[in-house]
Amino acid sequence: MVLPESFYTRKDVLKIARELLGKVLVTEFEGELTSGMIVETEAYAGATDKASHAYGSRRTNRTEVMYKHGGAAYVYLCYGIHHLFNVVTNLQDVPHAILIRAIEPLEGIEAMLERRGKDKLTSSLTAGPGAMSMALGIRTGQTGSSLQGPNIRIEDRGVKVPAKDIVAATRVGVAYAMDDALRPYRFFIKGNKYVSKGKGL
DNA sequence: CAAACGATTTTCT
DNA sequence: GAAAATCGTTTGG
Repeated sequence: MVLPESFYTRKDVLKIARELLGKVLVTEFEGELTSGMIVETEAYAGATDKASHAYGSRRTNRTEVMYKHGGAAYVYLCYGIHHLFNVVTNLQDVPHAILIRAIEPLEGIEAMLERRGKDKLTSSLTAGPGAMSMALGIRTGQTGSSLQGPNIRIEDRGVKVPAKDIVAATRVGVAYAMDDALRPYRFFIKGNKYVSKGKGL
């Protein structure tokens, strides 16, 4: 089933980030359906999190979508090349978001390979936020889109991830955030080869 | 209006 | 393992 809006509007962004593991992210653009199971996420706790674009309740054109209520997509361009896909959570005016860092390819693998310019399936196809977004065809134009379709949705297909297989760790690429960089806001499925390596760990 | 920087990935040594 | 690629957003003048 497609996750209802009530899944996203809860207030504990860390809990939602953990529960997103094992869910399936599905995109459908121009008739091409692609999907993958979420294996790695990172929580960004808005106003109180130095690593978040919305730290200190900063509010700009770019971050505006994070202030919407949960259930919307926040797509942001990083380093001029990479599209990073986030899930907006919590209620209106609370800028919490969860970065989807990696998925395990399920459907539409051929289409994903084509978008990535590859000819065979490797663990690097969707390991890492920029690579994953490209494989799914997500672009900055999808910012603000609903996560209940028609183009993007997240489904619960009954996959249960054992608590012992969920690992909490520090986030990647946020060293500039000083002490907040040490928060264990990153979650991933232990042993899954599609989890990105990042820089640390 | 101009300058600096980044929630990364890829490629070369 | 290290460095480059590359451009929208943000910040300062």
